[in-house]
Amino acid sequence: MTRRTTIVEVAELAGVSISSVSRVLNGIPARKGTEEKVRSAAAQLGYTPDATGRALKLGSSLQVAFAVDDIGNPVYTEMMQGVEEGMSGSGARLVVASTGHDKHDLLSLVQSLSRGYADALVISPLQRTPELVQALLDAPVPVVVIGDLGPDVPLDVVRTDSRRGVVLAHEHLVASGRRRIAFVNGPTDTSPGRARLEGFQTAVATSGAAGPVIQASGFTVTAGEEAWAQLEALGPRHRPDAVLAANDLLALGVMRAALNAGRRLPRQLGVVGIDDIQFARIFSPSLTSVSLQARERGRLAAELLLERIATPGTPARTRFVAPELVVRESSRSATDAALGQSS
Amino acid sequence: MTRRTTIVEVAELAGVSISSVSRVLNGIPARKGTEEKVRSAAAQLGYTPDATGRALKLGSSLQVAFAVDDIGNPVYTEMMQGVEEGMSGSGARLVVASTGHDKHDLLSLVQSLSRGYADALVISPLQRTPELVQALLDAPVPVVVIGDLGPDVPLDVVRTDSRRGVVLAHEHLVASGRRRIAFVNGPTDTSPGRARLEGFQTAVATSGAAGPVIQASGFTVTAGEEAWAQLEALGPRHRPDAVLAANDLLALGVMRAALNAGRRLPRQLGVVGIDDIQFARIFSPSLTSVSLQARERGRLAAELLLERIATPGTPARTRFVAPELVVRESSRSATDAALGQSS
DNA sequence: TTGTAGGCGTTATCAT
DNA sequence: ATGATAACGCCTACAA
Repeated sequence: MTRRTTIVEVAELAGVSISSVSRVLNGIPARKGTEEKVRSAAAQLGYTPDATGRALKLGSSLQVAFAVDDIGNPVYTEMMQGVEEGMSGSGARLVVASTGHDKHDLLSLVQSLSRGYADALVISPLQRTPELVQALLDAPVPVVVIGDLGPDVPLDVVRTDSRRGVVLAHEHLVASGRRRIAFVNGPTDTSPGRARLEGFQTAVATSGAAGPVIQASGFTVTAGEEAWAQLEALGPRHRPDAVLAANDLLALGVMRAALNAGRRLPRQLGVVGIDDIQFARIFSPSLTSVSLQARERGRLAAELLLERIATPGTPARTRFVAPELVVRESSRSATDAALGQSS
Repeated sequence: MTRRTTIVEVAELAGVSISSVSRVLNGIPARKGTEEKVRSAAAQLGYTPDATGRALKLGSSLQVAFAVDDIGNPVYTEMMQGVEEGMSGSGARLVVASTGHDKHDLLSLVQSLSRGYADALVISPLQRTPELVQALLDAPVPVVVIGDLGPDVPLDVVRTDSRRGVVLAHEHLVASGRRRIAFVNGPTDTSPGRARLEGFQTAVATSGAAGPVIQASGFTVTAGEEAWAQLEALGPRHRPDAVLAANDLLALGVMRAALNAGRRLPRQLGVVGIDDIQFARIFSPSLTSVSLQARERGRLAAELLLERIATPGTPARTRFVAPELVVRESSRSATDAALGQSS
């Protein structure tokens, strides 16, 4: 750790004014000798301009913030990679802020981030509170929301239809001969939790292949394992022949626990997840999942952001991404295999 | 997106001076009427102090940066969670900067991040270049490195011994009766790549159970799948009876590809990874892995950081974390099962 | 081409 | 208790 070096010291060492230093370092032409002196002095002192002073003066930080509730979920990592991809070449750096397991406020995060540290904000909140929406509207920088924001909020949004995603999954399970389909949901005080439950109810109302509904303690693998324990406790006569999980981590947890309990997958138990994270394909049996196109959503968000920066003042827009069922091994029944069904 | 509100406007609306606004908002006692006026004006305008101006004045951003090459690798997410855990209660926010797949410079990232946007830096670099080391030494904020930094660099470091980790894995495979052990490494122009290769060579020199060495194109699942293809191409007579992979993503890729090719795991092929990411336990067969304690290393890094901030000027310290073999299904042979071997 | 000076938004010192 | 004012480090008219 070295002392802070400022432009003044560089100027003194080089024997020129601070303006000359600033100019040279920003690529504005100067006399050759001056340029030389400045560069050598800067190098000697290991000088890098202070980002704070620069941002204060310029009113821009060259940073875009990506804020999520739990970067521990791979789906958000993929989304982030999409954002990164969409922003590449824009000259801005992406910084990620996650509330992680500590339930810090996404709210205060948004506020301070958008007041200085970032020129724009991409956020994918699990919970949509009125305060959060207000903070987003009050933010002095462009904001793009990935997720459900409710109607008539004048903000750029990238959304998908996870209700429909659940229905797709359910229809698929029914079509592969499953009759007693349990739904393992995450917390219903979240937007995805509510939407996916609605989707399940809709699907059941149509086809009737209902099973127990479990609300797990989170959207995590561990929560999925616990959920299976509850299902197992129902006893052999009431156990489901398929599980529809509200996301892939839950699905993976259910599969692991069911495997541990000696169940045969997919013969005795079909499993379908949602999100289609990259591990879904890798797992054995590979996990059937409904892709909500996280990466593409991230990419679209970045696109909206760049367009808004280029032409501010345009009305808020919504980009829609359709869910897509990806059939893999975890949901094949004997019947499926015979039919050679694929996505 | 709303216009920027400054302290001046709040002061005007409240009918007080900017000093009073600043004081009230920073919790310094004021007359009740003043406090009231300021708070109501601030609320009405939705005012949040500008982080840039504040950081410039205070010389501190209340942010700690965590920089890694690829946040897409779950091991870094876990490390990040450790850092977060270790910092909780410090009042600082953690921001993550990842170069992702774009090979932006970790170097320039370090420089600008440490010059204003962060009060401290935790970094876990894949490659250790002289320039990076110099930039780290020149950083005007405390820096903690997780990884290998070479000898005699006066920086706080959290390290582990991944050579030893590889040796542990190899010994385990030999002990479970594997004779032809392939090594699937990541790029050797990285510190982990080099260290793990050395570990493998050491282990082979001791026990002799050598197999082909493959250098995959990255530390990723896909690279692991490709690596298995190469192994498969060797033909039945030269195929290994075990794979030691340089990290878990490679190992998972190898397993997936081998399963696709119809291999029986672990009977025909034992697999061991390194890192012990959370998915290692979940996968089926569950993956034997050497834990490098990513989370704990993150926690220790945060600890070092907080101590250095509390008492600057103390000599650089190194924290060491020992690798630990975690035996699971992927490496059990018939013999193992009979012996009831566990970790 | 170069230097002087002002100001970005904030906090803190110093009068009042 | 409150207000005027000087920094923090930088960039950029504007003047020389």
